[in-house]
Amino acid sequence: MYKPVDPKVNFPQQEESLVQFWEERNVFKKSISQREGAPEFVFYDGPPFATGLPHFGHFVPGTIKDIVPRYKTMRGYRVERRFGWDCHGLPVENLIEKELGLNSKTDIERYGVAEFNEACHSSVLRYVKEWRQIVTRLGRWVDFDNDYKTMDPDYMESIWWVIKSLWDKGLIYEGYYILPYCPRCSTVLSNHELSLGGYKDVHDPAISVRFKIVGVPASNKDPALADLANGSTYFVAWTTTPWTLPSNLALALGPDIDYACVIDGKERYILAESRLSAYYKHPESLQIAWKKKGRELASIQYEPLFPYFADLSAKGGFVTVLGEHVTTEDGSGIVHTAPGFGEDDYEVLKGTGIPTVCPVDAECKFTDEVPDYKGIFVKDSDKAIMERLKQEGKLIKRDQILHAYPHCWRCGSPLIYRAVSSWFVKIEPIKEAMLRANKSIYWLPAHIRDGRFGKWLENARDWAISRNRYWGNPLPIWKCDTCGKTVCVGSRKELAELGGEVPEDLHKHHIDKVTLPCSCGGTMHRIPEVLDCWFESGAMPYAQNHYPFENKEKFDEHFPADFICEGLDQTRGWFYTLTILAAALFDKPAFKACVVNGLVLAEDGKKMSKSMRNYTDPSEVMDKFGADALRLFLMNSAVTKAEDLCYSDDGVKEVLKSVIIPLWNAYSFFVTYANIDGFTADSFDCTDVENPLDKWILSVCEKLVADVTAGMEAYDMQAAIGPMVEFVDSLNNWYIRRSRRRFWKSENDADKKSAYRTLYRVLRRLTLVMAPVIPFVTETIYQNLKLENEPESIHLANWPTEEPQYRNLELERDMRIIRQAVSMGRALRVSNDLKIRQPLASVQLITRQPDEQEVLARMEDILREELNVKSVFVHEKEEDLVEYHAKANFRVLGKELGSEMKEAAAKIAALDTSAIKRILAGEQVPLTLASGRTVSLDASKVEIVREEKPGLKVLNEGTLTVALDTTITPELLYEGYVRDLIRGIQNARKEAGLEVTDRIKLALFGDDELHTALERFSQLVAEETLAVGIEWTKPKDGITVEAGEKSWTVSLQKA
RNA sequence: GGGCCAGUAGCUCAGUCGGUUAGAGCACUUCUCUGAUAAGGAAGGGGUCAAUAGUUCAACUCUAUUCUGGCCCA
Repeated sequence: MYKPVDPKVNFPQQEESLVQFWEERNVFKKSISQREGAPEFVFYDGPPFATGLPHFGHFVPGTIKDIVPRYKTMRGYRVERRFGWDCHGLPVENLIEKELGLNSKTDIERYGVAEFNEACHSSVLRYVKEWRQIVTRLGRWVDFDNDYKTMDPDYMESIWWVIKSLWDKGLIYEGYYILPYCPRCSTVLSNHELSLGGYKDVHDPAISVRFKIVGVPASNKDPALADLANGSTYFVAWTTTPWTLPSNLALALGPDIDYACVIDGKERYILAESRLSAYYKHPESLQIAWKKKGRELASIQYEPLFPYFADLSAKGGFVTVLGEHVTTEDGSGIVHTAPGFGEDDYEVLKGTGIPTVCPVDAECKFTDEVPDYKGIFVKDSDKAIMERLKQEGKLIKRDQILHAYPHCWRCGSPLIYRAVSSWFVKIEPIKEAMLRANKSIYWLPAHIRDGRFGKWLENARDWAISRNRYWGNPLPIWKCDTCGKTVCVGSRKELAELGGEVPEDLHKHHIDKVTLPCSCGGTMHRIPEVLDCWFESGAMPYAQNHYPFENKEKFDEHFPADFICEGLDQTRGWFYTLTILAAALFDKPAFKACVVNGLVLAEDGKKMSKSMRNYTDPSEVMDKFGADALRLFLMNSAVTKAEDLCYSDDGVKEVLKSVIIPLWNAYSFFVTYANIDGFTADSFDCTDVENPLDKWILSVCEKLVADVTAGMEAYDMQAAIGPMVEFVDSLNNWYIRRSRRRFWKSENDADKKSAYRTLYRVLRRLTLVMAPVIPFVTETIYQNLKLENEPESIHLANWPTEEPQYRNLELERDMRIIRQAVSMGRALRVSNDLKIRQPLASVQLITRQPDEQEVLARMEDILREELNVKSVFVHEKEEDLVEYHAKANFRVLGKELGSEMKEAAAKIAALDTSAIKRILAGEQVPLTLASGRTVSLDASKVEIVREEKPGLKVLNEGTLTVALDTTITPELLYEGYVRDLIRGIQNARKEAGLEVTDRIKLALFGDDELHTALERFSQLVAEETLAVGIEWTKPKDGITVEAGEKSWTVSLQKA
């Protein structure tokens, strides 16, 4: 006896109690411990911030990260799943700043770094409880107890090891980053902050300055350039920031830009040919000494404008360089280059040996390096500098420009782009390893590999890993105040060995107190920067296990990951940082397979936004429809393959209605009738069943198992779920509907038992393959249906493998034919206005295909019942019923005929019936084209299309034609009346709330014809309605049942 | 500004190697069926396949350009 099933189940409630059930029985832990010693399936979880609540964006990867490990567990792997928390970084700092009312780095320092960091520390895990609750409610099994946190000292120490390893490989260097900087707030602004403040149109000076040429490289043998250093030849360069001119170290030319040397009185000026008109009124009448491409003018030395850095010419400064960023839209086509104040400037000089100078202080006032302007705010020095250049005869043009310039979002000051000291990881030496690693990764969708991710890798630039912030893992690099020597520390032990006292907490406010003695006798202080938090998540494979200080073997077994899954936004985030570090440290990928999911948008196609309230809170969705429904909805969409998904409640309702409820109904049907009949399953074996319907669903069920397995193996949720949806439909709307009578009133006990055993097996296998996707409802079903010796949870069970002995491909195809014939028969009935309840004498099924004929004949009883006809005739005489038309098979003939295709198609369409019949009979029919070419047509080159002859009550589709005998004899008419009556009685039974097994007594009345009908078919009425007595009297309180034009009066009572 | 993805019915999406009436589900209309079902069945309406140009005998499909949306980067 199975536990009775409530067909009106409350799924969300049921799910809540299952969460508890799993908790109480430790099922999750058992699912791992029972695989002790089994092969590992390695999964890495990308750490989120716990500073906000989980939202739909977390649900999609979260669900995939649950499904795949559940599946792999069922397949026999041991799958550890540790949750991780991202604890450091700007998101946290920003939040705390807001809460403490701090507005800038100056504010934080005034408030106290120690206090600030402690505030971050205490609130970074604020929503951990809520996360755990919501993730668990979603049905995701993940270990929150044994989680990792990027701020744990052990985690932080592993990061030190990673940095030290990169350091030892020579991959870490100190350089500069040119960043927008607010002189008033004395702070760097992030990209995000840049967009907050917005650009304002402002007027700035735009000046052109001449630079005297003093030398041509010896390697340049161009005779035209021989006299360039004659003291009267100049480059003309352009800038909108005169204050950067004292820091000028180079001039950039575009390699493919044409430059002209203009003879202007005693002097000669070099500038872009296309810019001449900006400098001369009549460029056409100019005297041009020569024209050269930029690339021919590289490495030419010029005289520094100012004396401040003149000695840097020894280091290669004050020369022309080539840069792709140079354009001829503005200015002279030659760009003044000050690497300390422009990103392009910096990039173009990188690696040339020319140093970066940035002679300004925290408030962007000139330092003593520029004594003439010392203490003056850079922008305020523009006028004085221009005046001086003018007096020295170096300023040749002075304009104003109106352009969009960024401003600080806090104070509105115009921002200064300036060099900020920064630490980098070199990418070039490891790029090959990264590309190689990427090639071996299985991406879903596949285009990510060579598309978004691959392209990003190819164009990767050095990774800036330091941040001038506070709440992060401090870079373990110490620098000597005296000699400038640096040392990178790879562990706590190493720090102690170097003479430092190791604090318990490794955060900035503690570790910065640690100083080390330098070999020069000086003192080493830690550099002030903390790490980019992306570095920490990218180092998670090592740091989560405190590698290499502990768990060495464990790490070897758990690297790289077999599988990870995150959103599309992580291509430049986690996927990237994982890949860099794994390639640099081990020359391996960090993960073998990566499922990339898309973004969940609101129903209106916009971003989900709390302030706009354009979406339903996920917890509410689970309370209303259940986690299974939400999971299935999300997983059965392309959001699992990096495409966007518009979330809608209706979509969730839809999967509930089309999949979960039908599944539940199939289960409830089984339990209801099994209990009535006292059936209890004791095995899954159905090899001996004979009923074709049973054999069919058993076969389709194995196909389901095979298809879902293939989908799961490819990590393709949609591919795995599609077959489930289809199977649930076939099970309900064909197998169970067709078998209903076998369950509830079969005289043949063996057949009935076969139906029960079949349905049992199929339900069990279906729920097994659905268990990873919808873990709740499948568990409920399992709990009721499981055999005695089976595990206590479906999630501890093994994954089914396809059992080929049940597959029967012919039968699967046959059933398709039958279903098509039924569908056509029903359409015919409707078009002839013959209700399905009216029995008809016969249906004719006409096809020339021998296999179709055989199938239709063999399954004739299905057709008889479905179409409510007395007999079924199958034959092949279709000429009387259909007309033949011929259509060219374009795919086949097109390849053969090419441009003659059109003509052939027309001629084929015009073929007469006799020719078509010859093709049907298997003959070759020649067709001659205008070119004289002849093709011989056969069934492969021509498609024969059948069409019903007009006026006949037949229907054709493909090779099958169906005709109904529409004559209704009195006998059939009577039976029709009775069928109407039976339906009326059944409805009445239902309305009276009778159990399906209750017996009834009937009182019936109607006209004489109905009386006759009843007399003929009273047996049928009694059987169908479980009536133990039928009386022909006019009942007092009877209901009326329509039967065509007539009506029955019916009254029933429980016997 | 650059890279990637997407644009097909009112909505959500399929559409194979380019091959001739462009499909499914939901929704809608009409009819029907029903003692497991919140269902099932039949018919119907609904399309400039984002746009333009090109390649081809043939383009939703391939190429180029443009437009729109999204993500990331600058």
